[in-house]
Parts: sequence; C-alpha cells; structure tokens
Amino acid sequence: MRMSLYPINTTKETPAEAELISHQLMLRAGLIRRVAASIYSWLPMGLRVLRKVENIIREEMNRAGALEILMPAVQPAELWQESGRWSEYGPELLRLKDRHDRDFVVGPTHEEVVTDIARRELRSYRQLPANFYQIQTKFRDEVRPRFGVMRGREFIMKDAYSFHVNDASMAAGYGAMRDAYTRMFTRMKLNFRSVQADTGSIGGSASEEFQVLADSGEDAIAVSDGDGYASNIELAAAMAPTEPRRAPGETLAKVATPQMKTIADVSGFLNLPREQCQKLLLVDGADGGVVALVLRGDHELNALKAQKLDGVANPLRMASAATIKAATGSEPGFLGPVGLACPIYADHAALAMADFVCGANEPDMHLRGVNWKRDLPEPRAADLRNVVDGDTSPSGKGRLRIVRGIEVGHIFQLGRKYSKAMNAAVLDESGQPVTMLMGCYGIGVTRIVAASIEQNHDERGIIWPVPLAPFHVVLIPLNLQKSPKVREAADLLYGELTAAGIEVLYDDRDARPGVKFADAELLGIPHRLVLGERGLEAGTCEYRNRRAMDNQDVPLASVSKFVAALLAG
RNA sequence: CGGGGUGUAGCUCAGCCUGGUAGAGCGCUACGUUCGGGACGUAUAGGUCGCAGGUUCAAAUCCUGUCACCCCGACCA
Repeated sequence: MRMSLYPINTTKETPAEAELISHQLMLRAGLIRRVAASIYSWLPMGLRVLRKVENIIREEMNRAGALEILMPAVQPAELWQESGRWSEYGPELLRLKDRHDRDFVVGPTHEEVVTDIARRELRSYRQLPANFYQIQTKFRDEVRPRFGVMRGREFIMKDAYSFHVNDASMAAGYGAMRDAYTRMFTRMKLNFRSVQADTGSIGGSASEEFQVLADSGEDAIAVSDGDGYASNIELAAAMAPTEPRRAPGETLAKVATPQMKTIADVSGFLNLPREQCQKLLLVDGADGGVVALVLRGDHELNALKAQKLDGVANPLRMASAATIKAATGSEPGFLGPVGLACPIYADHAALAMADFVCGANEPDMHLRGVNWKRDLPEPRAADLRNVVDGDTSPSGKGRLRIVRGIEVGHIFQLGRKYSKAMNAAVLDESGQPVTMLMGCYGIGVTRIVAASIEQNHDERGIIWPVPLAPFHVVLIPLNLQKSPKVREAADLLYGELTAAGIEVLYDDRDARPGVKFADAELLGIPHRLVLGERGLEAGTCEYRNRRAMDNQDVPLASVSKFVAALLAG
C-alpha cells in the first residue's frame, strides 16, 4: 500500500477521552474513531488488524469442524419471549419497534436465533453433533461501557453454538472448542490463561474463560503457584483455616467508637489490625426478611457466593438503610452478630476469629473481646469472601496469587436451557424425540485488538505481533522527492516484496524522515526497511525490528529473502 | 442509578473568578528554504464559545434549565 494514497491521520497528542493505553494508541494511530458514546468506526488501518484477528478465528473454527453462518443483528421479540429472556434480560437489551409496532431486539447474543435454526434444520441424531458459528456485530447497552473498544456497547463477537444428542458429545464438543481457542490465542501471540468461570446470565453448567493477562484488566483471577489451577475470583473457593480457633483470652467489653463507621476507622481508632475486626453486612432475604453476613475486616464479600446461599435473595441486594434500622435498631457502621435475631452466615475466616471487635448494634458503639460460643452462638459457616493473595489454593497445591485479566473468550456447556424452552429436538436411534444439548462459545473480536495492544506497546506506540500486524513491513525511502535513485530503488523493492506476498506499507509521502519513523513506530509495523542514498551507494538497505529496535544492513539483492525468512521464523 | 469532572478551531488547551463582542500550540492550504528522528519562514483558511432561556446597554464569562461526553462507584456497614 502506498501511503501517499492512504489518508491516515496520526497525532502526537493524546485525546482527552482515552484512559487506557490501548485506547489512546488506537486513537493516536488512527485505527478507530468515536461516533457516539462507546460506539466506534474502524478506519482502514484498524480494520486490517480486525480482519487478521477474524481470519485466525475463522481458520481455527473451520479446522475444528464448525460451520460459518450469518444471523441477523435485529431479532424478533417472539424468540426472546419463547426462551424467557424477553423478561429476564434487563435494560442491557436494546429493544425497538418497527413501523407496525412489532417488538424487536438488537441482538446481544444469538442463542434464540440459532436454536430456532437448529430446531428447523436438525431432525435426526445422525446430523449431530453440529456447530454453527458467526462473526458479527452485537449490541449490549452496558451499565458502564468504557475504555474504547475494550468494553464498547457495540462490538464484534465470534459466537458459536454446538448441538449434541448426549452429555458425552457435548463434553467432546466443548473440549474441541477449548483446543481451538488455545490454538487461536497462541497464534495471536497473546499471553493468556484459561480459568474456571461463572456462567452468569447465559446459564448452563461448565464454563471457562480465556483471560489475557494485563494489569489494566477488569477481571481478577486467582492463579495457584503450585499447579495449573486458575479461576475467576468470582468462583475461587476460599479454604477454611486449618488451625483450630484460639481460646478466649479477653473479656467482653463495650467501647465507644464515635463516628467510626468503617473497618479502617475502627481498627485505627482502637489501634488493632483490620483482621481483628469483623464486618457484618445485611442483605435482603429470599422471602422478604434480611440475612446477616459476617466477614473478617480485611476480607471482601463475594456477591456470587453469597447470592447462592439458602435464604438469600438472588441476585444479591444490600439491605436499605431503613431495613437495617428496623432489623438491628442501629445504623450501618455499628452492626455486629451479637444478639442479632435474623439468620446469620459467617465466613470460615470470621468463624476462626477469637477476641474480635464487632459493631454493638447501637450507634457509635462497638464490642471488643468478643468470642463465639462464649458470647454468642456459632452461626452457620459458609464461604462468603473473595480469595486474597497468599490463600491456600482450592486445588490443594500451592498458594494463590491474584492477577488481572481481560476476558477475550468464554466457553459454556449450556445443556438444555434453550433447547428445552424452545423445543429443539431430534429423533434418536429408536425414533424417539430427544431434546438437544447445547454448548456456546464466544470471543470478543474487537476486544482482542485492544487486549493485544495492552500487551504489546512501548513509549513510541504499538508493537504488533506479525500475525495481527496491519502490514508486515514498512518501507521508508529517504529524500525520495529529490533523489530519483532512491525513488527508483524503493519502487523496485516495493514491487519485489509485494510480489513475494509480503504486505508492505510503502511510505512514499513527501515527508521528513523523522515524521515517517515516528508514524511507523506509532503504527507498530513489526519490520522496518529504510532506503537512503548513503545505503544505496553501498548497495544496502537498513533493517530494524520494531520490538528490538536494533539496526542491521542487508544487501539490496537479498532483502526479499531476508524479510521472507523473518516472517517465516 | 449515585458521586465527581469537562464541553471554546480538526486535535490538545488558555480565556471565565473580576462581563466590553475570541486566543495559543499542533494539524490543514499555498510558496520558499530544509531533508537519517515529529524542521523553519512567509501568507492563508478554519469557531452561532454544547443547546435553550434569563439578568444586563453589553454574556464564552453571571444565573436557571437542558443535552452530551469522560472518570469513580454501585458489597466494604
């Protein structure tokens, strides 16, 4: 591509709207432009990267035996009513009406449509297993979109759905997708992990996420240093302490703690470590009352674990201030389990505490020297908290470290959730109808572009791995407006490289060298060739690798071979 | 949804407190010089100061409303 024909605008200054480095660089390099809040256009250079990602996905899906289809972005409400999600899905689902006042949705995902296809097209167990996938634009009116295309409302997703006659087949299909995902992300040179995950609103049983490791990631992941265990923190089990609880050593005492509403306040005021304090959270019960959850002061509640408990409302809702007042007689900030009438769950770590501090259920007062059994009955034990750095791994081996990740893929064994609701069945060997089992497998295509930049950049710009790079090579001739020799040699080399199947960005603009170098680095083209009069005299061309940034002179005659070898290796 | 912030040229921002009719840098256009690390000079083009009301002789500036965008939070009692 001749850059003189490519209307690209790069900027030195960072747009004010961008927070994440990937978002900043995508805007500065002219890959994307914002059209509305969290909705973007992809410009030529960005689209080339997007297509590289799509093609790798497509190749690996095809290799795994999946069949590409294309479903509509706009879907009739009837299908969503049939699956039950018309009412289950919240405001994240963009609903609209046509001129006849009929209801439609802009698809946030396609289980309904694909299940409708499957029940019409698949009639016999002999046609199974089948796996349909598409690469298509989705819309989710996110609670909080952010970070450019990282969490955009409109985004491109690869979504695949498999259909099976029994559990073994579903598990095999799931395994095949896990392998395909591993191959794709490896080919894209992403540093990623697969982790156990919650199934969320999609529903179903087994589920794993593919997380690209990055400090800017929105997800927390617990990884064991002793074996291969890795889990989204939502799901990672916190092990109960193994050593027995200490015997009571202090006497129970009520202390005044004016205005000390948080654990930090209380522990500071009493000059005690946070892990000596307890916090009590009141949440709405499943049947109208409240439930108390007790945690060690330095631990965080895990909402997912809590909302799965007997008697707790799902999804989890914190009790209102008025409800708290009615249930405890106190205000938030001074709650404790002593004398509390409602059902109580205590986290294993909270249950292991002795001589602890907790709220006294009256304003500006706490209790200290509190002990289970002696001062109050032991409540039900549960795993309520997020794991923290240094916790014992639930796998039994090693300790957990908490790292951050960007979720780029998620695979599920759905079971019969949709096929049952929508009556998608085939005839089995005995001629009896059986409801199909399903798997579903998503990849955030646009998000991968941002995630790759998060992992591959420096102070000068993006550093694309070759498989995702918009161009393999950038060819920079120096002073070509003045030097016919340079122009002739550069044109020749451009033709030669292009003929060899190498994707070349030929910077034939009438610009100064510094501008061309800076743009090449911002754009992140992995390999750079510079042609100047000085080198031509010696019959060489200068090569520089974007990542290593070291120079090497290559004889002009062998440049094509040299570059081809780099790309092959 | 709650909290905070910002809307002035294509981009990054100043001007607002203390009202007097709009600026800088980058970018863009033309010409000249320059040409291995984001050059320099000269001359241009480009803005209903988010929008709507109000106060005032006079509003980018003060007041009210509204819209948009960004950030934080939406469990830490």
